[in-house]
Amino acid sequence: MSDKTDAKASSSKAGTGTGVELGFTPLYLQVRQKMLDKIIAGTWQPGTALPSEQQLALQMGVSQGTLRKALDALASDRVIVRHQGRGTFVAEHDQRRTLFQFFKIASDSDGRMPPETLFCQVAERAAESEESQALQLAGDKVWHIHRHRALRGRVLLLEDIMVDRDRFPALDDRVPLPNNIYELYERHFAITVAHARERLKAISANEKQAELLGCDVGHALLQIERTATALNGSPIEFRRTLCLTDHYHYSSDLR
Amino acid sequence: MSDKTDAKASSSKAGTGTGVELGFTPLYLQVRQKMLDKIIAGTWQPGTALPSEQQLALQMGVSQGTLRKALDALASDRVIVRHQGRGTFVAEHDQRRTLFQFFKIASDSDGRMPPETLFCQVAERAAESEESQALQLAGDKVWHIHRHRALRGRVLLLEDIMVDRDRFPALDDRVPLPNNIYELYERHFAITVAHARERLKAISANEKQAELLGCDVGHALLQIERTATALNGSPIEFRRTLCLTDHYHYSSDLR
DNA sequence: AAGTGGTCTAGACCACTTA
DNA sequence: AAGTGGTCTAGACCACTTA
Repeated sequence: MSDKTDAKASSSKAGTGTGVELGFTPLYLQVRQKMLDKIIAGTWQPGTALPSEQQLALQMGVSQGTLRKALDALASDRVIVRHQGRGTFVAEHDQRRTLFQFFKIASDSDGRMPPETLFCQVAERAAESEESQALQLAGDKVWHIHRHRALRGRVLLLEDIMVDRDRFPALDDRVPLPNNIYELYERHFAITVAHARERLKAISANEKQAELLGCDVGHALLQIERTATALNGSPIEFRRTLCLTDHYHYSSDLR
Repeated sequence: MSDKTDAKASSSKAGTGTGVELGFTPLYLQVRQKMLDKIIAGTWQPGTALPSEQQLALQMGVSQGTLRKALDALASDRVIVRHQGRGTFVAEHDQRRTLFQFFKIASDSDGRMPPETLFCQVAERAAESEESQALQLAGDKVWHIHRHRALRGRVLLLEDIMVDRDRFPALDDRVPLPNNIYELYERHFAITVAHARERLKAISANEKQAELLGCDVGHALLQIERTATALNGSPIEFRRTLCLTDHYHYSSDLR
């Protein structure tokens, strides 16, 4: 490769890459970034296999050990999935992954199950300032997706999902939206949600919410605000979910 | 070392260790377990430095690379902390770590701050069945710690903490408890909390809770139930926290 | 049998901290 | 200057999957 370099040179090379001399970027992180760029650009599509470690090491001009450290980092971020004996694959938002990684509601007695959509509406509207800030909008329009979601046939979740209209052209042509909306982002808009930050509060149901959820006005609800970000760290989605948690709970692991 | 072994032998050796032939335990995981055992046993105390990688590799009879993989695993579980140029240390529950790892409440406007204890009561009582199950109690008694905790001088958190009486002898002699209770577990009872699972719900304040928190009866509160476990995976603490989230929220990262 | 990722080694050199 | 953890290499062999 033309950009092959030895370990000693990698330090200054990393510095010139950004134009800022911020100490030192190890070779394996440079390799990680190169591979991540290919995934972001779509050169390597979700679900497809990467070249073998031997081939990648040759392509990148590094040892297998260094290449593996780069793959280790991507795997720990769940950007890729490795299977001994089979190969390394770009991660995709299949039902299982989304269910466990991004859906944290479980029954008090029966564990987790996937929710089903009973109502879905997509509309274009001007962004509110909170949304504009969370999504770092260039324009001023968002898609507003409103869904009623049920567990065991009972509506327990009210979702309001806001995304940048300009990043999701003709989203309204995709109605009815698939149950797993992150799969839609990935397949039709080439945007992969990498992680999310959620803020939880307890609030009281207003009249409309009480009617939709079949509870009393003033009933305690769990409000979950989520900002979801893409592989490159840019915010993709702002979401507010209200959940009736009488027989369900939100599960969080602290490690 | 007398138990030095080469890579080829490690597979069958791992099998005989447990008496069950469950495939294969790599050498670095065996080394990881050995070091974890020393930390659990207190041979290596929280806050102290481990021997250098070179020395450890010699002691364990493995290469530095394998030794580092074991340390990597312990570091990713936050059991140890490494500092380039200084050394490797057994993690301890200092204020900072507990604040960020186990305290997830933050102000809507000003980020996180440590809570202060305004009231604390310790009592011994019979365990309820839910507690007995969560803590896998051998006996039937628990310590019940009740605390009122404030942020910016205002009581926002009501905590009920239950621990096995037999694992915390004479806990009531430690009153007043320190602000950081996991530091107490670690220093005086040699129990390190490694991780926790939390279950969140929205509930309505009853009369007593409303009085303590200075809100109306029926006001929505965030209930957080936590089961905290030790380094060896055994449950240590069952805790129920009620939080007034009008100007605060619970923060959760999904990766 | 061939190909994949996973483990392990021995050694070199680098970045960082402390004295 | 000496000691620490961090990076990188080249090569060997192992566990697992697929054909």
